[in-house]
Amino acid sequence: MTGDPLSEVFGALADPTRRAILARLAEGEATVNELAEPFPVSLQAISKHLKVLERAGLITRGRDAQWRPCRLEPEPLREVATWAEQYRRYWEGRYDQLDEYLQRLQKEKSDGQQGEDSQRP
Amino acid sequence: MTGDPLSEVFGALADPTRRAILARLAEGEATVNELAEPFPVSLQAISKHLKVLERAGLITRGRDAQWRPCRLEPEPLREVATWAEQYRRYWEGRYDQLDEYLQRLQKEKSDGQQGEDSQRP
DNA sequence: CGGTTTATCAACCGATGAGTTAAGTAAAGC
DNA sequence: GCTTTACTTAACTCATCGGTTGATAAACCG
Repeated sequence: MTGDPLSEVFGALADPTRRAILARLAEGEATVNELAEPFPVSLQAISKHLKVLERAGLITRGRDAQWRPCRLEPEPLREVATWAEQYRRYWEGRYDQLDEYLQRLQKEKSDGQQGEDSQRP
Repeated sequence: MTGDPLSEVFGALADPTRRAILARLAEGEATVNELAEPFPVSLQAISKHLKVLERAGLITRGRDAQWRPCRLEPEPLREVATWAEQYRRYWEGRYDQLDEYLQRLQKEKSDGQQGEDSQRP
C-alpha cells in the first residue's frame, strides 16, 4: 500500500482469502499447506498472501524442519479496532460537546463564509 | 476490491488520504473543495477518492445547489470494529475454553496426523 | 446573456495486485 | 546420494489503482 503501517494492515485485510487465513489461524498455528487447503488457488498464491500478512505484521512465521508454521499476530488487529472505535460515537448517534461545537462551527462557516485563509486565487 | 462489502470497506480504508477525509468528515459535513483543500493532489483525484468511499458506504453525498456536501456514514466503521473485536481475546492473551480446545485439537492433528480427508493424491 | 464556481467524466499513464506456471531451495527419508 | 515433501522465488499476464490533464455539466452571479 502507501507505506504507512495502518494502510498496510487495511490493505492486507481487504481480501477475503487473507481474512479467511486469519480466521483459520485464530484456531491455532498452521503450515502453509494446511492454510492453502481450503482455497481453490495455487500454493504459490497463498505464499504471496502470507507474505502480505507478514509485512502487515498480522502473522509471524517460524521454522519446524521443512515446515513453516504460521501464527496469528493480533496487535495490528487491536490497532484496527482502536482506530475504528474513534468513530463509535457516530454510529451510536451520540455526540459529545466538542463534536457539537465543531459541527456548529462547521455550519457557521458554510453560512457566514469568510475568514479562514482558503484557496481563493 | 473483490466485491464483498467488507473487502470494499477495508480497501477504501487502505489509503491515508481517504482516512484523512473520513477524519475531516467526523467534524461535520463538507464540500468536495473543502475536503480537497489540505491535500497536494488535484480535485479530480479527491473526487475519485470520494467515489471509492461512497461505494464502500462510508459516506453519502447530498445536493445543495452546485455543492455536493459529503457526510460520514459510520455503519461500515461499526462493522470493521465488530470484525476486529472478534480477535480481542487474542490481543488480550486470553483464550476461552473453545479456543483452548481448538488449539489442542490443532496440536494433536500436527502430531498424530491421520484421519481428516486431506488432499493426499 | 456570458462568465464563474463547483464538481464530475473521459482518456490516458505508470505502478501495484492477484493470479498463473516453472524453476529453485531446503530439510527428511529411504 | 537421490527422491520426496514443503515452501519460495522468478517471470509473466491482466486488471485495478492513484494520479494526471482536458473537456463537460450544472447552478449561481452580475
